[in-house]
Amino acid sequence: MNDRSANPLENRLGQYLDLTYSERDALRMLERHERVYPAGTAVIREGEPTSDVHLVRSGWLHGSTSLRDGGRQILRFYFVGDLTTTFSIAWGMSAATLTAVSECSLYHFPREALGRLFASQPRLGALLYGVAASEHVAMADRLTSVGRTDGMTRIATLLLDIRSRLRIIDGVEGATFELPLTQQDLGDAVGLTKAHVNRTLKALENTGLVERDGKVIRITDVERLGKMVDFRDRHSHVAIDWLPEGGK
Amino acid sequence: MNDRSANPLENRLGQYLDLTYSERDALRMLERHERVYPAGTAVIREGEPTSDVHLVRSGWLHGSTSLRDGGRQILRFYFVGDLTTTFSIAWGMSAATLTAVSECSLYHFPREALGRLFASQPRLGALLYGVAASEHVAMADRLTSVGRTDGMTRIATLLLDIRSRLRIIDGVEGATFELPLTQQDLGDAVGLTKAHVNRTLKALENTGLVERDGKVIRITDVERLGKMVDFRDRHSHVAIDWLPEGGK
DNA sequence: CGGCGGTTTGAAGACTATCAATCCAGGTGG
DNA sequence: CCACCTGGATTGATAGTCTTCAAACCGCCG
Repeated sequence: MNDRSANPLENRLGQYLDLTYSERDALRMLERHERVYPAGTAVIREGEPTSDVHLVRSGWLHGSTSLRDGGRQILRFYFVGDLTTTFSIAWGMSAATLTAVSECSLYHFPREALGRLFASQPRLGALLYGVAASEHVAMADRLTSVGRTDGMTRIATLLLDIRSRLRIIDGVEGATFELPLTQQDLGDAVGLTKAHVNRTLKALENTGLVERDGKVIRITDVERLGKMVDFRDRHSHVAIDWLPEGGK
Repeated sequence: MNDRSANPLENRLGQYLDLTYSERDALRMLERHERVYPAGTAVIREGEPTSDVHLVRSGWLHGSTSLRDGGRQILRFYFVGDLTTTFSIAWGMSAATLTAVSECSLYHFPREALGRLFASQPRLGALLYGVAASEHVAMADRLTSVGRTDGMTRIATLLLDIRSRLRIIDGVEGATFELPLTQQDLGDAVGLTKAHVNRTLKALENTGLVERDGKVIRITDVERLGKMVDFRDRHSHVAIDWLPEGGK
């Protein structure tokens, strides 16, 4: 159990502050029941009853909703250390479909366990609240991107965002990463047709700022691309100065 | 202080569960410093340093970000009992501009006070987490609306959403309400031009499902309009079965 | 009675969607 | 080892929706 990857939440939260022993113990209570999902599998479907929360141990997923007309909107992506609380904690059912993008390993636990965490480790509860807020803002950014910018900006922003999260989590230092998404998926994430996603990717390549080789993406000049689309990284920092004291 | 409107957060959270005395006391600690903002005023601007959280006592506000090209995206609306934590708690500055739509009265308190609330009243911390999740899902709905539906659906969905929230908060039973937003504002909320918003509103009127008279909106047939645009109300319910016990 | 912010309306153009082929790479079965 | 299949990527032509730019219109206020 010293395997770093066995305690994704501990590792994640440990990036923000120094966890006490009892906090670490409490977090490990959530990391007991594991299950593996092959790439492409649906972990939960929209509307399905659940009282479980999932925690990503490894792999990539996305949450989506589908529309009556057959369309789909990908709402967000999940990476190592992410909790899927958002779409399941406030109702008796899931508000979104959770799909494994790559092969995933997930821990799952009943929401009551989260309630107990809030009670026994208030500082962690508050921290989770803060982390959720930063994710909320990240979604607000995407809303802005989809609502007020053109296709190229949307795609570029999405690529930068994904790269930024992978960098934090996998420690990918460069700007080359594998993108196991179809162009349809990309379109469903940023509100474009797969056909137009294709053209847009081409246009991006023509700027010289992005290169593609199959599923591998390379952002030639992250800074310049970031400036071009006014990208803001929301994941690198979470304020902790307001948290109460941690339990010993 | 028996004025119902003096304790908006207590009233809001009290809708979800029976608060204990100590919980009520704790919430009132947040409702001490009040300030009034005339309609149209900016409470905080994007990027401005803050360590304060605001709580709406009365009135309507919206949070927005502006783009380099002069555009603006309205991210969400705030009503009585709403906290503005999302855009300010995770950073030392505000991630959005907060603007009073109508005249507003806001309580404000340092985020540390929220930290203390998590510590002293874990059940409330957990509940706030749940409420934030429901708001997150509401934003996800808007993302879906903006990303995958046409103008008329977007506007109709926004009107239904606003009406639904006013109904819960002001107890507006009917489907007639005042909308103190310009068409530009509506457009900035759903990703359309003011010109197109105007045409879209006309089209909505032509369906007979919506009527307008100046700033007053009347949804003739809420159910039918809701079905037409596949609207889901996210605000009426929040699960509380997972919360820990409340402090006595 | 001008001034002003906001609403309406029109015409032209841009960006995207649609629809439909064609192309391609990886996986399958013979 | 190769023909065949299949999902995804590409590309082209055409149609829409929405934007842009402008001007006219309106209600309200000093």
